[in-house]
Amino acid sequence: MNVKTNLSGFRYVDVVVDVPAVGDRKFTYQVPEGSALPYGAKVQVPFGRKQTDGYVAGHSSVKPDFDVKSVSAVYDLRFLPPDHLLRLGEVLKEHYLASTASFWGYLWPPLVRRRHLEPGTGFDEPAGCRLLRTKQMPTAPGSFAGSLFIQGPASFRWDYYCAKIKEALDSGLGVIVLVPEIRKIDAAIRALQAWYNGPISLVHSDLPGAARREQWLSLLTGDSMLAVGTRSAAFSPVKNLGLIVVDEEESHLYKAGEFPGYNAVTVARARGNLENCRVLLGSFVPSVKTGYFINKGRLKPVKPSTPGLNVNVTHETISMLGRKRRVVISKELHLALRDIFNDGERAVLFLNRRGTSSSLVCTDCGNTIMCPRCSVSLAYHARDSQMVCHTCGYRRTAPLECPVCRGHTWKPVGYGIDRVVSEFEKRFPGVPVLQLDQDSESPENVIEQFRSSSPSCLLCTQMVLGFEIPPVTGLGVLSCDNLLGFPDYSAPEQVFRLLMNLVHLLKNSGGNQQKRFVVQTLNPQHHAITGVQDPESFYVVESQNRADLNYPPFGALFKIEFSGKNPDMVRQIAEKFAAEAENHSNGVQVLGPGPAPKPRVRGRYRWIIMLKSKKREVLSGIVKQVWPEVSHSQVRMTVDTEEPFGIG
DNA sequence: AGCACGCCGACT
DNA sequence: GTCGGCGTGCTC
Repeated sequence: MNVKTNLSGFRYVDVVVDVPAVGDRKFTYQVPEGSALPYGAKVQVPFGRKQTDGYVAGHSSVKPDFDVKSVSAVYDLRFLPPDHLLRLGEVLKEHYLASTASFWGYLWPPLVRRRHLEPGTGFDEPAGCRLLRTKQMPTAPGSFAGSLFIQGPASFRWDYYCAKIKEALDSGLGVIVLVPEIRKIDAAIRALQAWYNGPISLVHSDLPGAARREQWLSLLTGDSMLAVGTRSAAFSPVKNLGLIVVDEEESHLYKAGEFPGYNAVTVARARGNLENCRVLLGSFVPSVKTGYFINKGRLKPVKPSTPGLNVNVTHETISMLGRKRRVVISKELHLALRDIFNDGERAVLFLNRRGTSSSLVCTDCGNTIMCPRCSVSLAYHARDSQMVCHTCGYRRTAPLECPVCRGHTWKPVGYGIDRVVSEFEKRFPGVPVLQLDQDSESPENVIEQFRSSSPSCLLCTQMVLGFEIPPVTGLGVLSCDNLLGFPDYSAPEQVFRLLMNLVHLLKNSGGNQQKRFVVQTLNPQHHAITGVQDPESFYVVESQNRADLNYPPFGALFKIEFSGKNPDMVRQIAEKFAAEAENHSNGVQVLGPGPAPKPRVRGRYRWIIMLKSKKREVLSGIVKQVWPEVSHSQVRMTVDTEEPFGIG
């Protein structure tokens, strides 16, 4: 029996439709006589009043007992994902509690052409495309069996990656290389082209649709065996896949923000399992999770550690306890800066807060200017005399008069980077200060100006970590206590990583062999801060803390968010859900419900529940069972089944 | 998500 | 009497 006869026997297909509210239900459509649609085919179908995209997820030959509509169009079958990628989608949709359609959607590039199916007109499907799923495959993202980890600075990691990539390509295997952000692709391409002159396929969301489509096709056909890109490239249809490289595996950018928030590292792991390929992770400051996998022997570290730079950094932790809160630059830091500038050298000051002050408070009545749509105060930006919401972007001019009591004096509360500039200028007149943050118009320009003068000072946020900076002698962290105070179990890890990266930035900038790293903090004994001088100890303490409390990677953690326009309703449903989940108690811990860290965003009220258990299947089971019991049309629920959970 | 159906308040 | 509010439920 040939394929054609096989396909033509089925007049009906089950379609999973790409409509969020419909979940994973299948709908049956008719296929015109003489046409045939393989498993996984992307189709357009009439759904309700509109046309919607969907995917073929089953076949039958008997007419159902309701009126069936017909499939209206089929997308170019040259783009049909291979079996193992369809299976990948199924594994991941289960892992993330999402729909099949949402994950199969990642397997198609944009701008694929579709052709209409007219009744009675058949078409030729590509030879060899199969109708049904062929073989049984794993059901979970799986472990890191056979996977490797390399720790060290970028140049060191890339040397190793290239050796492994060459090995794979030389033996006819395909390779995917993932980097956390688009701007890092250039450097990756340069490293690869130094020794490889075959085709390299770029895969990232900034590429024009047609280009993405062509890259995708050349991977599908095997014309190109090497894909390089950001997180969406984890789905690229590389043939005969032998290796996936994930650089900076700890980056939060691998986790997609919008639902379903898949993590490209998990996707890589799942593919490693399904396609029996190697996964190679690399990092300068590995995540606690990766540390755990290495400890368990599930990830093999390939070389002990970094060849040290010949640079000596002294660490100074300045306790800000018991000092006036208005002190921005402590006496100790001031003296360190003075020495550096007197020697004609450069310094960097780091602060993780934009604007001039976190908020304005009326001195007469205590009123604070709040965002009209979010439950956060508006930050004051003196540069343009604007009040800005750092959550939703809302802007207004700063008020002259208090809307509550008509008072005219405002007190700034908390300091942001703009205020540090004026403080700095008072203390060090004559030393040029450059400012680098999200409000900077041309970051490259700022860095250039910083490079062109010495002494000088760069005042910056996290943004600095993406740049090459000129030689710097000292780096001062003005505060990181706000980060440490986030109600999130991973806050210590994030602060530790931030500080490690800042030390590395300082070390690596070149120049002076004797450098100073100064941290001002209200938590001088915290392991995230002391750990910077002894990284091993950080991993030990943090792992112990998480193990004690069953936090990932020692247990599963789901974040469930309820949102809606009616605050009482949202709260009620969240409470009902929590109570039901508690009832289940299969060794489940229910944390909450409580209002989200930002209880109102864009006019929607938000409540949160965290579910903790040793086994993630227990949590999946609860969500699947409880939500249908308590669901309400005015409340939306979204589940995030994998860390890192964003804050807010 | 859209979009209809359906059942109660104030209007030419 | 009807126009229209948005709560509820369906989409092959």
